Amino acid sequence: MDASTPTASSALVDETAAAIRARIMSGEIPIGAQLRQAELAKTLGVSRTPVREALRQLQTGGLIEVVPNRGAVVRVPAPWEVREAYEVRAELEGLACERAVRRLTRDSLAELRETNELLRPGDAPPNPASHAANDRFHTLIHQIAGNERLAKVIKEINEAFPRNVSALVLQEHPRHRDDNFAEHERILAALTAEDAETARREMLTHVLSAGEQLARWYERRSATVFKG
Amino acid sequence: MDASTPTASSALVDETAAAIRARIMSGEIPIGAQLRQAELAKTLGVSRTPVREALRQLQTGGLIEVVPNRGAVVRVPAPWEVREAYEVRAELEGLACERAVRRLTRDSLAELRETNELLRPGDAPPNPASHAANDRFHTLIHQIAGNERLAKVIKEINEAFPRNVSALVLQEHPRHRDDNFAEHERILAALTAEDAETARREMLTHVLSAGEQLARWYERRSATVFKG
DNA sequence: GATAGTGTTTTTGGATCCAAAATTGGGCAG
DNA sequence: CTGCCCAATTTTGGATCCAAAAACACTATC
Repeated sequence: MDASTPTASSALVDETAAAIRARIMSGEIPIGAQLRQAELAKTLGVSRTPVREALRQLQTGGLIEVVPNRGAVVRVPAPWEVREAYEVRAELEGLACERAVRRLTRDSLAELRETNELLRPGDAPPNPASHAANDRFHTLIHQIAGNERLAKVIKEINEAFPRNVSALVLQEHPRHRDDNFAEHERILAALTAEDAETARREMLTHVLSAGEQLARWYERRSATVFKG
Repeated sequence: MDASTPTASSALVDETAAAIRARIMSGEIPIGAQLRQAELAKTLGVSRTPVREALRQLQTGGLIEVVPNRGAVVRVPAPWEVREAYEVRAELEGLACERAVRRLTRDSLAELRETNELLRPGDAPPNPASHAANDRFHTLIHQIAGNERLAKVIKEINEAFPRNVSALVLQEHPRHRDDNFAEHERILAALTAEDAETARREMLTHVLSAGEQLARWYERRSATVFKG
């Protein structure tokens, strides 16, 4: 599914890492949870060895935190960390737009439009599929931009914060959906007009506001946790 | 030495990873070399287990490549990969400058000036110490910028390419040294004037030209390897 | 002489073992 | 009843073991 995988690596370890990552990203393993090696090993049907190596990979990605003799926990991102990360991401996605303008084809532009149509407000209530379409919109632009390192870095930032899709969808305001769609449309318009500077600026503000939403979600979440 | 270390982690593994990384970055372990686990374990005085986990970390960082049942090799970066990475890095260092302008203090500006004085042409021939000063100039700006994620991403890109300092120093043209110093001076001037836009632009072109140098080094290197 | 096939050796990868550190639970004292 | 300390249990981390895969070398055959 992912053509940008740089190295095939040792099957089991990467599968294990991917499986654990998926569980964390989806919220199945909640933020702050302890990751016991024996338990993971049993669940995934492997021995502790690949689990340990997988945890090491996830640690490097910043998704989990490993403390010396205490094991691994899913990192609890502070809102300011989200804002920092999204400021960086915004810059990079802006660069992607700028590059994309110079490499656009009619087909890729059409694909972008199709993808964004899936996000038009009113078609359906927010759901995991629309989240996927949202991701796809951005990923397409990265592909068009044609800089693998750029795509990789953005992906890495993206995967540093578990987003618990179902919970995010529930708290989503219609207002945010409308804004999101409108922002995408503005980006599309700028790309169509081959106006690199505008495309960059629109993408920058778009990503920053998306980051602000995510940061707020984390703020609300931590408030909720204390109250029960 | 590095206050931004997010997790202390399990001592041995991280020490092992750091040791291997250092050997690769310095050129002691050359580009393209095979990394045999048993050999590394013996050299570093540990068992194979921490070595394996360390290799996994380095793999995630992109410094080495691990193929399924064939082991690990130091990645051989193609020049186009260096150019891609440095285009991203340039953008990020530009952002760092922009942010730095709004957070500068007299002390930090003075420290930047001192550091750059060590790079003034004519003082001494290029050497590892001047390379360190060069790194420091950039790191200081990242610190002033005050965005940990930004610093982390730049560091990560930087550590993806072994630079073999001694070899780089030898091939360095005086011309490059002069340019490098002059570019730093222009950045300093823009920072002093609190001109964010200029600082960003100067840093962008500076990093791009540094990347071009590195890419050319890799080009020359691969040409050399074939001839013997 | 070159090439294909086979047996040996080396090396990786997964599983298991053992010791050390941390958490937990219970008991004892204040 | 509360707090502290010590023992038992759990869990991590490093080392070792074993099987499978790959590299290598040798031989036999065309």
